[in-house]
Amino acid sequence: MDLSILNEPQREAVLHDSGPILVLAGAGSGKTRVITHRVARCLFDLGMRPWEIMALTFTNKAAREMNERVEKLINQSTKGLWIGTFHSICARILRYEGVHGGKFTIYDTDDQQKVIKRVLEKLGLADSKRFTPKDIQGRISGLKNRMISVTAFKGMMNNAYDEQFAQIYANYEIELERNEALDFDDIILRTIDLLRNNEHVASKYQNNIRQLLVDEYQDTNLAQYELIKRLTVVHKNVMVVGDDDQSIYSWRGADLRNILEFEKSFPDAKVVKLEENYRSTKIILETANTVIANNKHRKSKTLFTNGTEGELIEVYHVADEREEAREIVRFLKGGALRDSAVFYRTNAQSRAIEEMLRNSGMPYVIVGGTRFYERQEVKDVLAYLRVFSNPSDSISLFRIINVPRRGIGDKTLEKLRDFSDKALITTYEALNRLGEIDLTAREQTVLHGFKSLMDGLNELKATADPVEFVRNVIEKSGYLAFWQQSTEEGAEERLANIGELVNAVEEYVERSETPSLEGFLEEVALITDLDQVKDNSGEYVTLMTLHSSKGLEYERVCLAGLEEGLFPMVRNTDGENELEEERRLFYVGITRAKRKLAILHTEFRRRYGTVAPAFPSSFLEELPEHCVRRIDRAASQSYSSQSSQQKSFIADDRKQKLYEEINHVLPDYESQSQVEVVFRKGMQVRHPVWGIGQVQSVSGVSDNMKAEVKFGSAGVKKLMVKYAKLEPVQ
DNA sequence: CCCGTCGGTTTTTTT
DNA sequence: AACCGACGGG
Repeated sequence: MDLSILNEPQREAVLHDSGPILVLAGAGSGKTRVITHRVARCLFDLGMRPWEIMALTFTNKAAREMNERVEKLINQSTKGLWIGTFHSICARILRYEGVHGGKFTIYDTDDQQKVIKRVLEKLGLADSKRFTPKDIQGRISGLKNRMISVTAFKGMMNNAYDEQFAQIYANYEIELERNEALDFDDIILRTIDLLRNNEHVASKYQNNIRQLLVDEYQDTNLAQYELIKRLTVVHKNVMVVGDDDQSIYSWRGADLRNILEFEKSFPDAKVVKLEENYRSTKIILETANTVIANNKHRKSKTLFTNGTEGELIEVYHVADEREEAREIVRFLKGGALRDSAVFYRTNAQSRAIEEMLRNSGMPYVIVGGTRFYERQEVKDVLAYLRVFSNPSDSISLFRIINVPRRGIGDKTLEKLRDFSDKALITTYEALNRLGEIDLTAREQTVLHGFKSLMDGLNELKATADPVEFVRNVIEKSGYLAFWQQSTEEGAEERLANIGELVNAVEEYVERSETPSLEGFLEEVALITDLDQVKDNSGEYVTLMTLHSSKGLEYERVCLAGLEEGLFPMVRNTDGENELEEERRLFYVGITRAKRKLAILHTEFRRRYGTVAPAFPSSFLEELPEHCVRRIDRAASQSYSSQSSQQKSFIADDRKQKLYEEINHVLPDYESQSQVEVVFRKGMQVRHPVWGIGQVQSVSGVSDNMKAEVKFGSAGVKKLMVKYAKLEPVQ
């Protein structure tokens, strides 16, 4: 094998033939190259068979890319290699090993929340403000990430709230089981269970896998770590590749300790650092290094490049998001659109930029946002299909039982639900026993009508191919007609999306060797984006969130909205870890740029429907001054281009006036006295109880604004500005 | 049961 | 600003 294109550490990693290895791969240091060469080495030099090699990624895009690059390198088909996301590989194993008869449905967060809502209703907690489906879902997922089962959780409860939560958690699990559904976390957990409890199955996989490769190891959670550990107990050949500085998914359970403590958990592990960057200019790299050096929790690592010095980073200060967009357009005109990208912290920010791009006739694509498979009409059709694939899936059944309207109302559904709960049967089974339910004649008729519809289609499912079947479902159910007749705004787009879904089925059937409805549904459940297949070939600029930018690179990059409260966005009070994660996100953004980087921040930003004053991100102070050119295009004088700490209060005061003018409202007494006063770092304030203190930091906006104040008497306190009666001193 | 209206709430990131 | 759920009239 030819390893001459590799640098020394890369080669060292590729040639590490036995035992665990951690490859700490800085941004742009060629980690994919290492993975693909490792695969090639296993195949060609070590005589492994394709199915003895497994490569796990997080996103479908990464899996696809790895597939392509391996294919290119080994110059033969990747068939037989296990390359895929954690979730897709695990789902494949679970189906193959017959979990739920191989016919389980995968619930996304939306489905999960619906289950939780039902559970809350059942437990009479639906109105409790303390339990929102969203929070519960997040908490359950957090526990599952850490492999804490209901039983385990019960052992660590310490208050009444936890006890109620445990109830909800327990019922949630029961409900999923009843529906023969697995949530995302279950897919990993159940695979671990299989490896733990089924010796036969376990040894099959454990003996088979002679090389496991894990991409983006810094994003793994405890469950995924456990999975990796169990898959490799026999051969112990595991190569994990990652960059602790690019860990940006801790909110989803990613545990940095996995990478920081790799050597501890995998004894005799080798560690290789890839520190030569082949992507960016010296200036961009120095900036990135300087910024990330502010993080305490990291394995130290310094990127270097033999590339050119490059141009200074431009930091634009502009009036508002319209001006920001205008500036972005101007910047984009300086190069090829296909080589350019705009990143932002939140999807909502894309709107203003899109608008300006459209006005300027600049073609663009947006990655992410409301995903295709999460659209209402698409989910509706999928719900139909899911019921045919898994009749136990009552969440899907309830979704479509009265869509389009069939005269089946809430009352009727409640009776149906009660009956199935009492009889311990699925809702679908209950439809077969309508006679036993106390229903009015009308209710009988409509439910029976629905059942006949489903029965008829079910027969068709056995004979028709998936495409034919889907066409029939949307027609016979009346769903298509419903949107065709709809006068609702956006109906056309919905119809187009439904058509697009049929296309997707068609495409799937063509591509798949053994097409089935189930296969399609699984693919859809684990897919993130339909569109990311698009390459850099078209002449358009790409817009996306910083999170989705990880792993990509562009000649020219814009980072928009570098403002306190937006980026970094820190919501909890245990701010430090969160701030470090935001900084890593900033680091990811910076290191996407190959040649030119522009960073923007505004003076005012429209958020939550109103214009609010914005303040420069603390990250801007971390940029090395000699790498930066600051350009001030904001009219207001409240921001001198020096450090934000030196801003005068008077200026903020003027800014406040301007803000009020823009919003055309006079602040009422309360807001003037409490909320609207702008507190800044370093400011002296008076608190009615604790007296005089100094503001240490400020986070959040308007009603959510929090200040950390150091009082001589009481120490440091975190205060909600809205409630704490803070007054500026002098 | 259906539909429109009103009011309240939300906005981070994703497999 | 946009979306959702609760509520009440038809």
